[in-house]
Amino acid sequence: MITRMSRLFLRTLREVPADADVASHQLLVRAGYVRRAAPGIYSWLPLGYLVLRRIETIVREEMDAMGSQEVHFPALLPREPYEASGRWTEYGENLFRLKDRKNADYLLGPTHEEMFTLLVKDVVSSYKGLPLALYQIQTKYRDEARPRAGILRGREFVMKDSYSFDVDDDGLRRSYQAHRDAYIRIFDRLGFRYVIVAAQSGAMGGSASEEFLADSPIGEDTYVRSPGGYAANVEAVTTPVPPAVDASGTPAAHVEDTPDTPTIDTLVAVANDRFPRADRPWTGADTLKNVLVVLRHPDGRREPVAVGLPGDREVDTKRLEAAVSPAEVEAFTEDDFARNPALVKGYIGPGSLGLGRASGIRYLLDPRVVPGTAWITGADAPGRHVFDLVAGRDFTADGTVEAAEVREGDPAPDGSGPLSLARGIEMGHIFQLGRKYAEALDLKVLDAEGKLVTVTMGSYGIGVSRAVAAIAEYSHDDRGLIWPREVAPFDVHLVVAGKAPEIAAAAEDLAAALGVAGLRVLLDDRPASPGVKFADAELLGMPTIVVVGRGVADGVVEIRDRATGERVDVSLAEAASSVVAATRGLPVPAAQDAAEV
RNA sequence: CGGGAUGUAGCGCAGCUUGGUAGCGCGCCUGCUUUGGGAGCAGGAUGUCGCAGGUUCAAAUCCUGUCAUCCCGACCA
Repeated sequence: MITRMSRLFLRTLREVPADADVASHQLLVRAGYVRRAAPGIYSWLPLGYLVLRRIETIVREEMDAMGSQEVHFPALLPREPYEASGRWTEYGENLFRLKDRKNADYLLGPTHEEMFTLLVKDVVSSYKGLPLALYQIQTKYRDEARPRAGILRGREFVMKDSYSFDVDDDGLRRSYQAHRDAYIRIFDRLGFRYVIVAAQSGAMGGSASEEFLADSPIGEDTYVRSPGGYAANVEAVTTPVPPAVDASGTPAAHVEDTPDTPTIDTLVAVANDRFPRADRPWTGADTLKNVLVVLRHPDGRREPVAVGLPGDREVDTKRLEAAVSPAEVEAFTEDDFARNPALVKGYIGPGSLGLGRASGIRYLLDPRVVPGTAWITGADAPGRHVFDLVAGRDFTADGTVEAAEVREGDPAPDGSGPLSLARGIEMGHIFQLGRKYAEALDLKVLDAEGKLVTVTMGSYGIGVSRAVAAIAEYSHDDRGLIWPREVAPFDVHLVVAGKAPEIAAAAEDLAAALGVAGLRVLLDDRPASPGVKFADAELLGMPTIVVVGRGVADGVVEIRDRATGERVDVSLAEAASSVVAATRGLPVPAAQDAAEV
């Protein structure tokens, strides 16, 4: 197939669009792959749509190969199924809602668990119909509070979502593993540098869950890795619990005056000034900070909760929210303080916290606060703190919670050493949903004994349109895009450099031969100057660039590798086979008499 | 929703402080020249200056309001 640039619907931009600040966004717009239509909503132009479809093809091939079957649901959905699952309200502001002329509620699907579940309920009534895996590639809608980075995080996006249906947990584990294997093949083919990390299942509900993160500093997800191979999203990191400490040598707790110390910094300063310790100075890590938040439960109930953690750490709201899901975390307001006189702002301590104590507020501790550890913490009186307050001996809590921030160098849960932090773009997410949706929507089948059993489900997503941006993000240079061969819109970008008739003729002949050989050829037959064409070729990013120009006089054409920058002159007579070899990544011998470039 | 910034030609920007009826670069159109790294010369087209109101003889410019967009934080493929 040959596409002529003189006819291609394309305009490249020399300057960087003002609204784009990540490389993939800038390049995809400059190279004419996509255009912004509205915030977080993009139109796909011919080149961009080719890339999108090639990625879809890879996803389809691997999903089909693992035995999943493709279906296609509407994007415009009725309210009822989402009402039944509770997500009409749970999904909150991110749901695009609309009404029809009869004033009935509709939504633009953010994800399709309900529809798949109901479809299977309609069709399958026996265990003999299971296991089953279905998928779709569908446009999804989420009214993101803040779309960003162009196509990477839009309000409309293309996602492959699939779902598995099994009668029992073993079946679910097998389905999960099969999807995991398929995902590995897909991301390998897409050429991603990625890592599979343990994840929280988040708003979807469910248990076991892993994310496929493309390694990228602009990624929105932070994950950790250990020397021993443990990898997890920070939200899912579990803190290794240190052994209990022998506190027999710790003096009894004593309350001290610490005026004007409402913050950890001021407290540490005063402690070192007025109550210096012999061996080493006090630090934030010696203090126990008690942070108040409010949990908003799905039923609308507001529950105040206190989190106790070492004073040198902040609460990571994402981690806390993951830990208390499906509840959401809200700020503890002045009104909340006013309603609970037992709380002395700035000097809150374990003495008042806990279900059985003055405040009646549930008190959860960081896992590091093990029995025997001694702390400086609030004495529940203005300007006063208690020293040598020992966990287990002097106070207890209602449980533990993973809410503290994870830091570079923290000990890994697998005991293999310090954790390192990195950022990634979430490209895929697989998880074992379990029976949440099957129960909500009453998806049951008869088992071999003739008993009704609730089906257990898995849910598996890939961000297809996001993949276009993610690939662009890690595969480009300062001149433009560099597409991996598996997803490039064309195999070869053939530049006609020169106006001589024999050059044009040689280029046409070569393009025709490459087309016959089955390559997708982008032929730059525009009357522009060579400089313009070279710059565009590099911006557009086809993996192989062929230059037919002044070399024709010597019987050679030039083949360039976009990724490596390597250039080799090959003889015109063998140009077609040489280019075919180059597009397959094979070595291309230079023409014997080719002049050095 | 909190914080910051910006709205002027298809794109990128200047002009605003000190009001006088809009300009530069790229792109686009015509002609000639040019053709291996974003060409040259000549000519040309393109704007309700985000919107609404106000001040003024006069507003892109000053005032008020409003809308939108982008960036940083709380959410997610």
